[in-house]
Amino acid sequence: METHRPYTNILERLRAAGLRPTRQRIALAKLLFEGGDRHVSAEQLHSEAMTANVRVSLATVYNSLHQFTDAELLREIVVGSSRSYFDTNTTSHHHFFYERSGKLEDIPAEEIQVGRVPEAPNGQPVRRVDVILRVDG
Amino acid sequence: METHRPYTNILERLRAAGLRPTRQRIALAKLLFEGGDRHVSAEQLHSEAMTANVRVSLATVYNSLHQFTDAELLREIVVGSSRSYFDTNTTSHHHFFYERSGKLEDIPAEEIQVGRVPEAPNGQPVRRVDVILRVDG
DNA sequence: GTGTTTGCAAAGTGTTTGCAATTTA
DNA sequence: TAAATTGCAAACACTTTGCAAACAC
Repeated sequence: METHRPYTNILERLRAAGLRPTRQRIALAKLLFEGGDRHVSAEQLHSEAMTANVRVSLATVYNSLHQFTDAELLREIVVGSSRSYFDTNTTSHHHFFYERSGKLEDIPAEEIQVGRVPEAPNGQPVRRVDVILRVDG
Repeated sequence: METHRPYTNILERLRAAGLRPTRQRIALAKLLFEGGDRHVSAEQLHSEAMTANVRVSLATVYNSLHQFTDAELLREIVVGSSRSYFDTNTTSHHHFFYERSGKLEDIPAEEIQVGRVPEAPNGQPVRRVDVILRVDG
């Protein structure tokens, strides 16, 4: 039944992350988390907010995306040097990247078998294994 | 014995790529290809050139890196949104990325088992499989 | 009230571009 | 000498920052 309490969830998610549920953060979180798994850039999210008549500055969008990422509500994905994407799916999974269109697409972790990964030479743990399948179109 | 003809090799590599062996391209190619496997950014290569007393503009460094990449003498690696790296190892392999220092390190392809990868939904071939192991330090 | 958050505009960073001057073949 | 290449400085796209005003608790 949790699916029927999205608003409360968002407030709680923000508070649990130590972020005050301000008008801007609530609106951005709704746009991000009530639309299934998404890959958004800052500019994209900003214009979605504008379209939804949510007054929020681009600076605040950047701030919020980073705060959400620090709180592990989002994951930052880097595929090209021009733009950062933020992925609302924070579980382990991989990506197709379509170079021409710049679009990203999730690949469930089970669909790519990755064997044991080597240890970092300095002994530090591997924080994340990113697999990107690059496709032209 | 090919190891003893590095200069000739560079001229030939450039010509084979359809690139006129200009003073700048020869110097940059030497810096890139005579030092084993390397990961360099444009700024890095530019300052190496300055140190080596090679007069070359940053714009030309960028141009050359892209031309070399198009000619498959280099491979571009994107790990963070701030900077692009160019890898002199163009064979299939993977990378450690040390987030703090921004350093990259090669991982031979054999050290990570990647099973069959899924087909792109639009049927296009997967051009490249990038595996990045992210480590803090 | 007090500390946090926002918005603006300015500054920053890495990269690309336009074009005249230079170099290569 | 014709075409390719270079260097410069300006333009660019995206992102971050400083700080006063607005807001949350």
